[in-house]
Amino acid sequence: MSSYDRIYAIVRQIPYGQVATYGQVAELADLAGRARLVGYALFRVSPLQDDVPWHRVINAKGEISESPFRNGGDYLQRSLLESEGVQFSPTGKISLSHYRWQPD
DNA sequence: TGCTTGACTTTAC
DNA sequence: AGTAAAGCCAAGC
Repeated sequence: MSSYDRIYAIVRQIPYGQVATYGQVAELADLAGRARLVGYALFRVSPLQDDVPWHRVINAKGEISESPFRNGGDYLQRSLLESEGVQFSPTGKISLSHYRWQPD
């Protein structure tokens, strides 16, 4: 049981049509302050964990952080979110105050 | 074994 | 408002 497994568990709990920031996921996964690990963990393992909705995890700015080395799917993440009904601002930002996942 | 890099966050100017 | 620096942990070389 590594810390990463907790991250996947949290991400898997993000409901449809909602998003969460790296920092939030980190905190829920008992990894407060280690937001970087969340992003890194997803980058390393998400392709292997097809049951993890990694596209619902974004940065604190409400923007999508994509890596130039991602599988060519540059705007894939955005497309997936739009498919779930998430509205993007003209600048490509998401209204966190409205779509942010707020667990009880 | 040790340094560099990276899907980040927060505070400060 | 945009930019800068520090804190964090793991993987790659």
